[in-house]
Amino acid sequence: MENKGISKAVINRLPRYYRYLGMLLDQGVDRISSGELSRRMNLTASQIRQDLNLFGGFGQQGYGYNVRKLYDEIGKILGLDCSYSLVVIGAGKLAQAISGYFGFEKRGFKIEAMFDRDPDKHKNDVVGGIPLYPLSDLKAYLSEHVTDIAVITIPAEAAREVTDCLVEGGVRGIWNFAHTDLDVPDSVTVQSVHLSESLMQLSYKINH
Amino acid sequence: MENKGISKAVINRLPRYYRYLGMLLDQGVDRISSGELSRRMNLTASQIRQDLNLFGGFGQQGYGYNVRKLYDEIGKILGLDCSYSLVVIGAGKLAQAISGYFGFEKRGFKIEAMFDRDPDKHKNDVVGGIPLYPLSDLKAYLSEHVTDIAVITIPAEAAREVTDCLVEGGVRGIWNFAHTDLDVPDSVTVQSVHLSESLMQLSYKINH
DNA sequence: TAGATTGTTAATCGATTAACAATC
DNA sequence: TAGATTGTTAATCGATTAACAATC
Repeated sequence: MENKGISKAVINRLPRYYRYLGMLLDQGVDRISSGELSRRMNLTASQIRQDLNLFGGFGQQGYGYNVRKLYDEIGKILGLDCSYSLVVIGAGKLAQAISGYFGFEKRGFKIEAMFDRDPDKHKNDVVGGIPLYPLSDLKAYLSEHVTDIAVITIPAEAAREVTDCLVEGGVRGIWNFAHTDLDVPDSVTVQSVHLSESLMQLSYKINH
Repeated sequence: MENKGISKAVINRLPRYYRYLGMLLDQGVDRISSGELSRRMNLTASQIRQDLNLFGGFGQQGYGYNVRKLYDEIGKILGLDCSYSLVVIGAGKLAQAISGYFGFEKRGFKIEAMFDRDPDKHKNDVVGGIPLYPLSDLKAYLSEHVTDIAVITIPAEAAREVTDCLVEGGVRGIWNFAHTDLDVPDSVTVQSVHLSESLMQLSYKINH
């Protein structure tokens, strides 16, 4: 849980380091230098050394970094050594895509329940055996089940409405796919995935 | 198509400006000052003025900015005054979520076709009347239909394999949801949405 | 040891914020 | 005109890159 003033820019790169180190492990590579990693990841070696050093000396002069050690350590920093209980708000295709993706559960993100305004409509679509409840039961559910993360996949206005209930219910983080910003106290973290903004950025880049 | 050295940081903020200005329009607000906008968006007024000035003087001293004018102009800068033809690679839940979302079509992003390795398996799932073809037909399809953007929703390895075909087929941009980076020439833009990295960032922030 | 490569400081680059004259 | 607010320059802050001594 130590947070030695790690900058936002570094945090954003950590999952990518984690992915590349995982690939190296799969390939049976057990050590790597900042130079070699920089070539693979399209970063400067300098930046990699600067980044990795924030967490203490994982490297060894003249040798490089031990892939396994670094992978495990970054996993710990990212909190992947814990497990998390999740609820998904909404039961549409996006909600199903997320809850049906096995990779999250593998990393400790366990989806325990889905909530939808009109659960009957979707009953037969729900995949993976996750129970689907009416949204009106959310408050009661959260009071009985400690929940770390809520995934919001419903439209903007409904998302803003459900946020207070989630905050009061004690969730620590909200993974927000709605096209809106959410107002939460400092104790709750919002991580937004704004798909339409991403697509607009692509369209900008295509044209310039 | 002018690109007056607008920084990456500004481009990333543009869609958010666009969203807020759209909301203001809906609320019937026809002018706004950088100060008022900064309060709503949680930015500094200084940054807003700096950003908006890159595109020429939309503001007026003592008055502020005309919401409609600014909205339209940012839309143009983002390329939302054009329309784009898209194909979606993959036909799983994520592909269906994207192709079923009407907001993209409204902004000029028209999904023309979906491709999947085994289209029979999904035939009944496909929503919105978008034709689904076998992936083996992709090359032929692209040679007959000018396609601006490909959306990749298949696993990492398959994504890397299909990329060359997309590049040769002349797509200008790839919206990539696979958990991998993609190798493309400079003429093609890749915009990645790495969902698992986003979730890891959330888990980091929850713990620190 | 000699070669390789890190850890770390200093230099550069870029982005944000502050300040205020220009002007509507 | 007086008040408000931009446009724009200068100051600050933060992030990246370069350089090299330390050391395995």
